[in-house]
Amino acid sequence: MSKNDIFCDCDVIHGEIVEAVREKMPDESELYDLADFFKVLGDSTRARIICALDESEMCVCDLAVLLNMTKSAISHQLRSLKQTNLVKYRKEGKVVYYSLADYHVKEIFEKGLEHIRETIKN
Amino acid sequence: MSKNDIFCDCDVIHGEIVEAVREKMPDESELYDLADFFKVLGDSTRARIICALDESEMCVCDLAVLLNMTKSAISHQLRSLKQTNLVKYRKEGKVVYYSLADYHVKEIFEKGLEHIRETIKN
DNA sequence: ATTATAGTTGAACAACTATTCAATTGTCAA
DNA sequence: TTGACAATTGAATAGTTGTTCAACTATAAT
Repeated sequence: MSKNDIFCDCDVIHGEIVEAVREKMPDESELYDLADFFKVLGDSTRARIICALDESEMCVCDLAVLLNMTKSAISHQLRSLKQTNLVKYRKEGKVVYYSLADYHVKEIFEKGLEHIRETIKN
Repeated sequence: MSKNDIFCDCDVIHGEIVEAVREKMPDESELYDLADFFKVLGDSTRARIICALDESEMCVCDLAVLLNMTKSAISHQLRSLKQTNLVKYRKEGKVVYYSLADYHVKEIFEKGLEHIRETIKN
């Protein structure tokens, strides 16, 4: 076990706590994926898209009108949401309909809103 | 009601759906705060800090050693976490102990992990 | 008082990212 | 086949952000 490695510029103060916590930390890669997941929700445009799709399946044009943005901008963000498995889509002629991919997203979204509303109270 | 406003470069396809969704959307400011909240979780360093503090109260040095980073880098990130009410702190002499501020954070974090683990399966 | 250590802070730099713009694909209708 | 429209894409730009570095504050010990 190393105590004062490459980058850290200080000594351990509570060595036992550090080691105990270290053992309980999830895999590095899992935490990285988790951060990436939250990063996707952490943009107001994407958050609004998710919020809209939580109400109803919608096509790119509808989302563009609703959020008052260009189709291109919406499409770029939908790409991120697709790649991270937050939305799914179905094609019908020229029109592509998007909807939420996962019920977790809805739960996490609602918990987030709760948190916001409660912390603003104080 | 306006149908083809300033920025949008297309026509509405499903006008009724758009209006129905528009009425159910939360306030713009609330969605903005929500996105900011998720943005804070959407960085792997901050995610690791949250994860560590979920196990135990820790000081800056301990976190720096655990995550193998400088005190300064950790302190900067703790500042974000403080400002968004994700962590609280107490001072004891020279040492500042940080801990999670809100039980929501833990729930959201765990739901996020669930989501990650389930979507990776497929 | 002086020294050492925990922590914070501001400026600067590099890396990343959201939107725009222009061009392109794919589908439908005339 | 031609024109119109939904949607996607790549390059470019402007804005944002994480870490580093150096300087600083505050507390404790000698």
